Amino acid sequence: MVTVHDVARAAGVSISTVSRALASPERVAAETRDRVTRIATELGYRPNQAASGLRMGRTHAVGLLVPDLENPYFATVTKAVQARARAEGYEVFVADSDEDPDVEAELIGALAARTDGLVLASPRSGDAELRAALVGVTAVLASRELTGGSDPETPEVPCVSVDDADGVAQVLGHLYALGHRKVGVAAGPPSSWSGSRRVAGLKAAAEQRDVELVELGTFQPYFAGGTQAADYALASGVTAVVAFNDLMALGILDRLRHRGVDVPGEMSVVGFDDVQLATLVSPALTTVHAPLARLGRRAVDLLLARLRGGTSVSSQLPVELTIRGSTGPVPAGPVN
Amino acid sequence: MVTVHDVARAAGVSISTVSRALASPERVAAETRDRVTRIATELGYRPNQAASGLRMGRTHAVGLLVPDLENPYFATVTKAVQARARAEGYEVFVADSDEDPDVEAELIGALAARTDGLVLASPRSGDAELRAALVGVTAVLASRELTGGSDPETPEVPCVSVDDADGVAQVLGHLYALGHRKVGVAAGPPSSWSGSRRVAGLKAAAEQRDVELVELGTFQPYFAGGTQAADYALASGVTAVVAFNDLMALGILDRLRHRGVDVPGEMSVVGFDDVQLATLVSPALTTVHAPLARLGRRAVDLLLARLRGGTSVSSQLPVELTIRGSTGPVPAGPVN
DNA sequence: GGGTATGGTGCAAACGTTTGCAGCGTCGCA
DNA sequence: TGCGACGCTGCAAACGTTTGCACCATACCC
Repeated sequence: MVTVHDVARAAGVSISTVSRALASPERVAAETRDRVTRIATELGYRPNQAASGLRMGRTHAVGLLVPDLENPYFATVTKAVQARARAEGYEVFVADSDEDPDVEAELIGALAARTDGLVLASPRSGDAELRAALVGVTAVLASRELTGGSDPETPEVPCVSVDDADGVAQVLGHLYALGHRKVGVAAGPPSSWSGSRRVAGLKAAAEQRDVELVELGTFQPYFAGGTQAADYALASGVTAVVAFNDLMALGILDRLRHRGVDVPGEMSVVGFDDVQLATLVSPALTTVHAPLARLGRRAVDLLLARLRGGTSVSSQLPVELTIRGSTGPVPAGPVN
Repeated sequence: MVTVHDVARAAGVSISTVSRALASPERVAAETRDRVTRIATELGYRPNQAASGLRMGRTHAVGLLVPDLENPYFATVTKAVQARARAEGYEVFVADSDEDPDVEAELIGALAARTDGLVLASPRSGDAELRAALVGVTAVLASRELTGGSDPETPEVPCVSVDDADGVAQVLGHLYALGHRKVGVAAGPPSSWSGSRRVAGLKAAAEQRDVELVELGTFQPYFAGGTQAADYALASGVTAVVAFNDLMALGILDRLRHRGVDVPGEMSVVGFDDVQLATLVSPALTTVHAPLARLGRRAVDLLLARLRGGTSVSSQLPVELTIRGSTGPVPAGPVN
């Protein structure tokens, strides 16, 4: 462990000079500064930041918590968060909760101790647990809302999300226009806030259009979850299936192909998010395009505004249905 | 900023008791401990760890540095690293360098200050820069070697990699058996250590088999890089092309499809890594299966062994060519 | 040459935390 | 009832770092 004392001794100056040479270089003579910084790097000195009691917004790092880094949705959001944060002079440290609420709470604490603020992408914890974990933490939420609790000390947490209700309404309208009257929905984990929103939005839209909505069940938000959901869809007699996200939709497509079901001839499939992968499979996936990069950037902007003492207001981003090859007219024959 | 003093005051005990109640619970009375921990969580207290000078291996966190989180290769490695580390009681914090050596050096410093040790996956920095950035840092390398520098104080960095040479040798043997005699190679970024190894291995294998190897150039290790490489491959008159990694190979496949080139009828394509995505496209990608999960686990094991004061030896993992639909016999007609 | 401003540096206090040491009270045993 | 042991707690020192304050030397102005 190399300390300021070691560097000071090697450079022949006091520890104050070392500290200043590294923290506020303009307050120290150029020659001294160069010598100190050179020796510091040679010795591999790393300031033990947080050692001082102040530590106010000076780590210049933010944390990002996601449920699953292997999901391209979060990978894209991560990239956007990082790009924006980096441009503003902040490093980003990412933690992956493996979709586990308990791990999530732990990671919030561990990240908060090492950074100035947190972006929580689609946290899976319940409202109460999340509120408890966020006491004393500067954070913003992405794809999740958290209304202020009863405790007046609990801070309101700003959030940025996409317009899930509008997205699924567009999906249902599209399917209706194609003639589909019996539509399946493969829901994601019950802990997903946007998942619940999407199912609720679908129900409302289906009722309005007089479309029968079949809830196929809740599945893991992965490719494998879609594989599982596909068989439920076939058994239920629906002519179209809406998946919680693109990954599940791709799993459904894959399973249908293996079972010899033509898409979109016999079954239409719709996803949500529009990850890049959705364009690479064939048929390409019809899906709701969510502006993931904007989402990540906006989350960072909200967080930095809070860190700088400003106020930040929650916002909701618009989405747009992107029609590709996986949806088509309802099969001509009688619905089996 | 809630401190031990606040908690102590609220709990009616001394700061020592608070510290002990949280750090070594067995040394404090059960009733006191419960009261302290309850008040601490209520107040949202986070220990300012690193404030004490000791800080020896007690953060129980490791850092993981990757060039690109959006690359499924690194996503998979990340998951494996995390699973193993979590099982051993360590949290993992991930940083993404965006393939930029300068950012890499910065992140190494920032991560090292917050964790007990680092796993560096495929670092892009040059040997000298990497060595400089690692002074005083406990780290292990994945898919990269770094031999001890001249400076005796510089630590040897243990590393775990896959057998690139054997992998590409298997690839070339496979293509040779299919009749290919003019094979293109789409190399990755020059800064990639394993990339250089793979190209070198291909050259050696091609020379041995009397196969003409055409270097198409170096490309970004992304999907887009492959898109670009595909046109070079078509222009060069090769009958098969070996990509630096699966992502590039998928880009090649996509571009060839758009240009109406049949795979594998007119052109064979081979990748490297065997990411999950390789099985989802059609034709499915022939690729070298690298044991990514083992790689991640092994890296963590090496790191933890070092952290616990043991010694750890570098190792190399075996690979296996996985033949799928993207390779086939050389076209019957004369090579154009 | 005297006086003053200025810029560079060191001293020492303070931060939040951990930990060795000692004091205190209680309990068990004879 | 007396004595020893032990569990629990507080005091205070120490960690590495930052920062207010003061000192000193040099440069500049008249």
